[in-house]
Amino acid sequence: MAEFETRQPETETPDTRARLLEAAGQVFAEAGFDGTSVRDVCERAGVKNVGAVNYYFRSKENLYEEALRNAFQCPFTRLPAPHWPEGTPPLVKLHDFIRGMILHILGDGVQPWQMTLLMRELQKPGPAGERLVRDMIRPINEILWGLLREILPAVDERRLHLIGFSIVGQCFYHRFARPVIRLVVGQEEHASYDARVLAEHIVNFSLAALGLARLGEESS
Amino acid sequence: MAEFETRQPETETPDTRARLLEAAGQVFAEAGFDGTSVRDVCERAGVKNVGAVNYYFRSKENLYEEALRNAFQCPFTRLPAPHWPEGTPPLVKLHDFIRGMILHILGDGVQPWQMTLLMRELQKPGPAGERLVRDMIRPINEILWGLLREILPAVDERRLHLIGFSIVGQCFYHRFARPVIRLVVGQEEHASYDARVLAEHIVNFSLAALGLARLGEESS
DNA sequence: GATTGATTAAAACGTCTGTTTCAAACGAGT
DNA sequence: ACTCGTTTGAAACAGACGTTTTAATCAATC
Repeated sequence: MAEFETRQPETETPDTRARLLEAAGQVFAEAGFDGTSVRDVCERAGVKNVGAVNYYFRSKENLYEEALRNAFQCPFTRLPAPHWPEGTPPLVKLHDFIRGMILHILGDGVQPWQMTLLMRELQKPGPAGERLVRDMIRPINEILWGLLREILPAVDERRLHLIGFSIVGQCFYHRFARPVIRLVVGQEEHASYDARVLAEHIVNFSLAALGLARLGEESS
Repeated sequence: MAEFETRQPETETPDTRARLLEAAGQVFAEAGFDGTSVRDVCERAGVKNVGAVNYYFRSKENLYEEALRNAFQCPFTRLPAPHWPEGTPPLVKLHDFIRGMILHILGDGVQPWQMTLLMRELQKPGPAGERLVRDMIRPINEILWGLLREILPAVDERRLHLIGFSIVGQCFYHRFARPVIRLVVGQEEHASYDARVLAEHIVNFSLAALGLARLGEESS
């Protein structure tokens, strides 16, 4: 008497390959490459077969690279290239840019594990990470440099780059040093560091540094 | 015929325990906890006996914690708590502080693997990392907040903290995102980012943000 | 219904892991 | 010279690892 097995539709089940890819991203983000076993990935993906990883991807290493690529080809993950109407004051553009970046980094537009995965890879970029930098990180920096060039035409490129890193650095610090910050100011105060609050502060701080505003002014 | 073995004095050989501790710090920094095997550590330490790790330290986990503690009790590793003569203008103190911090983080005062180990641990601090934050990172922040409080007595504590993070963030970004920066501006320009140059820039940027100087001014 | 190719399940593969064990070697004290 | 506690060397342990292999299952073809 054969059992009447209907495929259980637990929560929509795409094909195995896609589930492995998604699970790999999450698990790799949590535990790192070395801290993750292919069995962990399979379990998270709900795949009984441990050999599936080597069937769909050639190796664990390859799975990692594909998972990385998959996590950041998603349009929600890329910082949206802003397009301002003609004649927008560069100061407004800079304001929008900074605000957009930190909201993207700290906000809830991106799955948290995706950013963790990114941070992990950027610490010691492999081949996949280098491609990520050229296709995603560098263009962002170049947009910023373009804006700064409009605002500060007299400043040479090298110093422009340093100013850009000072702005980006403030944003990324709140992501990569999040556990430290929480320990330093206490959990309660850290909970009040909303992405919008931080955005406002960093915009103010940076514009003041460029002599375009006073620290403490409310900006738009 | 027994060989006449004189203990080779390769480069001064302290006791096994100390050599394991030092080697562990380096290897853990390079490959992370999961990427490091106790055999790797023993090899680096020049210890034939794989069981030595479990003999001197109870486990690999324990070795990691002790290596972490060992790496940062070294006085060269701690940021020297600055002591200024009475009546030093707070602006000068702030300048010294920022310059001291970035020289400490990026300069050659600390073994590079020690900073790498610190960065790795701070990303997801374990119990040892939390202690590190309270004993080392938080006091540094509190010194900075003290200076800022002197300079900006009207600003409330929360905003003071944010200003502090903006300053510290600029410094740490150049350490933790070093590979990214190298890829973004090219190897040649990145090679010109001397610690003293970066210090000067960050001091200028931050003081300008606080309205205490103009960006582009040479400071002392 | 048989045949084919793609997918799954399950077991087995060496190899490497952290840890334990046991005996040999050592150094100081009597 | 003998003994003791400490340190080493070398082997062995069970378990986890990435990967391969074999057979079973499935869906679609003719």
